[in-house]
Parts: sequence; C-alpha cells; structure tokens
Amino acid sequence: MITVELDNFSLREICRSGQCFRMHETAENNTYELVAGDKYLKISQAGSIVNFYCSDVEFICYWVPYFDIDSDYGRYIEKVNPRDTYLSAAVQCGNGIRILRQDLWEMIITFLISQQNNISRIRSCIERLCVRYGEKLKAGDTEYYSFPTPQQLSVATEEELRRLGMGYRARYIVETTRSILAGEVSLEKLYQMKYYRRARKELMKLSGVGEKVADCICLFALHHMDAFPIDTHIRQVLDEHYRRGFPNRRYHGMRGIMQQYIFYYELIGERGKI
DNA sequence: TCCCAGGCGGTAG
DNA sequence: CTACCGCATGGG
Repeated sequence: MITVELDNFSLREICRSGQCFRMHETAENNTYELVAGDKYLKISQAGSIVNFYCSDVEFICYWVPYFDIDSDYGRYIEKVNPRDTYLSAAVQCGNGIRILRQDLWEMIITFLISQQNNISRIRSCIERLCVRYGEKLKAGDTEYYSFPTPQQLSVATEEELRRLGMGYRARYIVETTRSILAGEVSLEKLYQMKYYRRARKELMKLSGVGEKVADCICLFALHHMDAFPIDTHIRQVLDEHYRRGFPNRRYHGMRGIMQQYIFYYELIGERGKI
C-alpha cells in the first residue's frame, strides 16, 4: 500500500465526475475500486490522505500519471474569475476533480457508447462489453474483466453488439474497431500528436465520432486541456450563463478542467440555485 | 407510463 | 452554412 497526502484531490468527486465509467464506491467507507484497461486498483481516502493498494512501481508508473497527481490544481482554481459567481460555485462544488489520463482505445469505445445515452446505462453497456470480450483477471482474490483490446473486440458482429444493448451505436463500434485495426487511424500517432486540434480532427475520421465525442477523448485520454466537450448540459449552461461565449482566452490551457467543474455542478451540484 | 439520455450521420434548403 | 430527422434501449 502507498500512502500519500494530496491537495485538491477527492475520490468522491473524481468518481462522480463521469470520466471513468468503471470506478465504483465500495461498501467500505471512502473506499473505491476501479478498472482501467487491464489494471485493477483499490483506493481509499481520509481527508487529504489517500491510500493506493498497489506496488510502488505501479503507483509511480501508472497511477501517478493516471490521476494527474503531479499537477497543481490550485493553479487552475486560482485562475477562476471571482466575479464569475457561477463558475466559482461550480469549482467549489467540484473541488477535487482530476482530469484523468485514461486509455485512448478505451475512451474511444466508451464515448461512442455514451452518445444519446444515460450514465447508468453507459456503465452497464461497458461492463457487458468487458465481460463478453475482455479477459477475466484476478487482483488478489478480486476478479474483474479487462477492457477488450481492438483485437478482442474485432470478433464482435454488429448483431451481437445490438443484442448486448449497444443499440444503433453497434455499427459505430464495428466500423471504428475495423478502422483502428486497419491502421486508417493510428492510436500511436494520436498519442504523439502535440496539438489538440490535430488530434480532434484525426479522431473525427472514425465512424460515430463527432465534435463532442472527439473532445471527450481528447480530454480524458490525451489530456488536451483545451478540449471543451459541449453536450446538452453544457449547451444549456452556455446559453444561460455565458451568452457572450465562454471566456476561452482567460482559461487557455485549462478549458477542459473548467468544463468538468461545470459538468459536475450541473450533474449533481446545486443547479438552479443561483 | 413516457420522456430522455455526455450525438452522429445524412439530407434538404 | 443551419435546420431538421432517424436511430435503439432501458433507467427513472
């Protein structure tokens, strides 16, 4: 077990922010478990003290970048315009959220499924996908299923995926998997792309990936902090609170985290009370 | 029950 | 360019 003290870090807020659909609160208090790619982690928090139930090497090499632990989120929070009462409230509500560095392939499939779908159903769809096409693995005596690789998912037919409840997104999954395996879009190249706009444009070559889904992938996998996914909730907020547009200039290099604070606030925060 | 969900692709004007 | 439409399914 690794114990560290972290500022502006909250498992509760990370879990509920809806970036990772395979993170769950357990029966134990303030204890969570998550599966990312083929890795399982149990993690708990008391105040600013966070316990990672894993080896030193795994912590340093995998979970530090995954949870963006080396970044100072106080720097983002300081930048918020105090006269922007809406954003200030959103940040206060969602303080502790991190922008995760999740697996690119997993985010592509996850956010293909997310479109025109509700969060609990997205979760169950992904879980079924993992059970059906992923690998059964063990961490100690805990069994879990890895997220299927492109090769593993390539055996799925559109009809099979429809039976799994993917709906009309089944075709997108089949076509996108084929595109990746055929090398029409390269995951390695996407990881190397320095510019957000370039990666976004490349992702939009995939079937079922439009502007919003591409932005989610850019933010939650590629860590392009200027990506600003606009979904139905964010659209409402922009119309209501930012009629003259979101202050992009001010939040250059941190638009993504501001989007997450807003999304979280709308999802479970004190919406409508201002 | 009935509405809707972290949209996208296609078509029409 | 913008405006619409159809799409699958089950959670609340």
